[in-house]
Amino acid sequence: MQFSITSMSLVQQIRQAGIEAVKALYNQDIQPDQLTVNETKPEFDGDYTIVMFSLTKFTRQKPEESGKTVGDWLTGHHPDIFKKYNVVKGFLNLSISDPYYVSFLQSSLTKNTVPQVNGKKVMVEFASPNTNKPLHLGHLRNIFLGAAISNILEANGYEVIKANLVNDRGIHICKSMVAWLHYGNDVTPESSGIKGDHLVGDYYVKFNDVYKKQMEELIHSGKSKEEAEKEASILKEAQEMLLKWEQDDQETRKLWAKMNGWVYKGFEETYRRMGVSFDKMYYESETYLLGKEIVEEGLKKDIFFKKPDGSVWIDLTKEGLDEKLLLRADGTSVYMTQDLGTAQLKYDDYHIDQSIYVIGDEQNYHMKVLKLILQKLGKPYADGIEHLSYGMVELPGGRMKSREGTVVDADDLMDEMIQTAAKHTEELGKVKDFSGEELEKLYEVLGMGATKFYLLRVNPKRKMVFNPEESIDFHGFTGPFVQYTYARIRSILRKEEIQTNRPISHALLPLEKAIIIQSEKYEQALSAACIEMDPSIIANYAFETAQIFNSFYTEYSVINAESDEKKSLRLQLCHATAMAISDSMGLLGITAPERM
RNA sequence: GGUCCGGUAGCUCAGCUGGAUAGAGCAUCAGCCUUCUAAGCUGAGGGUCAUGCGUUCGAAUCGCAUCCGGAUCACCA
Repeated sequence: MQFSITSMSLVQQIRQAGIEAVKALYNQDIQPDQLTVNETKPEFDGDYTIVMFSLTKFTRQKPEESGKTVGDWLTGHHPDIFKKYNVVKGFLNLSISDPYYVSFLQSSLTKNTVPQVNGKKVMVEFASPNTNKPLHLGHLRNIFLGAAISNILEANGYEVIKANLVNDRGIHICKSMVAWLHYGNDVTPESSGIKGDHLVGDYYVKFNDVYKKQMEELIHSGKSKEEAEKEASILKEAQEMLLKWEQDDQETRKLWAKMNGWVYKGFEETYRRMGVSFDKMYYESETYLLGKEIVEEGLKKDIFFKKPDGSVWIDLTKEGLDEKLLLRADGTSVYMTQDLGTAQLKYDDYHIDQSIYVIGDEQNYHMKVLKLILQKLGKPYADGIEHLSYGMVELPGGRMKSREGTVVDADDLMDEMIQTAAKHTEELGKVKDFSGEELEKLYEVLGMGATKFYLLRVNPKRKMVFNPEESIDFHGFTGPFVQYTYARIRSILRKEEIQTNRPISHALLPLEKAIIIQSEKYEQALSAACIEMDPSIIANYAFETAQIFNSFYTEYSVINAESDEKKSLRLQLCHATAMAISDSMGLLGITAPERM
């Protein structure tokens, strides 16, 4: 059987050949997952290793013997792929032929990189901010994750709809509104020069200050803490305002629309700087009443039940969960009611095959229940619901606490990272010929690259520590390191023309081979990142690619290579690496600069 | 208490569909810029993979138990 170079990864091809060998030699049919193929450890001779231990039941030979037998067969029947082999204990170490590597490299350079569409439509919901305060570090992780996974899905052939469900109503925004009415003196973003989301956030803080003071006074006058919490007049005002809002009081609605408008303008500016955009905005003020029909439906189907007080529940004790409230006794919605409705709305709007929610892991239980309920209702979209759950971002001192003022503001952080990028760039002085505009652009690319990489390099489900000192380090496992590698390559490629198909007959050096193997692993990383919903796989891949290239770069010269042939080969290696880096960084929403 | 997630080098993290002597980055120490960008490279030290038992030719990886940390189990969102 001839292998098509573009359709299978090297490992897959080796595995396939191994299966063939077992069939031919032992007349046994084995499945791909029964054959372990690893990269050979550097201390042994070879490139890839087939582990023979698990095959003893098929070969009825000692691993060492069957290793030899299979090794002979492979080198005999596929001399184009397998150059030689050796067997150590039960490990069959295979050396891949250099021409085979070179053909891999050259075909990858001319390959068309447009993803093959798979016809599936997926919605990714992320960001989902409240409108009472500006975005913070936690939102950054959420948004970068959402944007990255959207890119990854697209690169895997999905049609992606990026959605943002804005929590624009509720008691929290009323708090900002009340405080602004009392203490704002009609201040606006324009009159104060303060970004809209920050201005509204300031009044949310003001509300809490006043609330706290009023509570203290009440406690001082003899009330209990619980009483004080409920009776503080400013809280009552906020509650009244929420009520008025729900009764569609025009004045309240006007103020609400005005202040939310400020916030949206501020958010848009932040999104723009992050380089993210959304295809669809949902607003809770428009969706919070949805879901009641679904509750009716569930009652009719006897999947939900009504308690004597009129409240509606679902019993999930058989599934090992609890009873879950779906509608209050007074007929008003709870969070879950809305989410049921929104899930339906998303499906009605786009007929999506999958719906991914980028939400923190504190809502794991909620998301599990949401999916389960929709499954029980037999909704066609239920199985497609996926929770991309991520852990909290903590500071070295522990969790961010607004009361202690340790919340890291998104805008501030991005500013700092960009300033740091500027500082480093100036110190190094490599781009002194850049115009002011070009410099601004570069600082932004580097600062944002550092920030995104720092937040995306960790497996999402893990909670992570944001160390401010570490994050502004641009060395090592960082975005700028990878970006720098790209700039180095581009510097070479600007100087030399590249021929993509020049025949290469000389033996590959280990580092040359390593580059080909690494660039060949891109597809694997891309698909793993999609399946696992984990952009950190891509970040790690990009870093390893850069690492390998830098070792090669210091060891060998490209432009002054030993021969024209080597020069040609190395230019191709540069090109392949540049593509792997810019593609993988692109998936993370990071630009790789031409120079830095 | 139930459920879920995590515990790998001083710190931050990879590795987890079982494979050879467990890897990076930071930090520490020692080297490398008259040659393609030193935001780089090379090397050294640093580990009871939380603990115990089990499955296996083989366990950081799988199973059970225990300990530690976190989240969640609201007529909150």
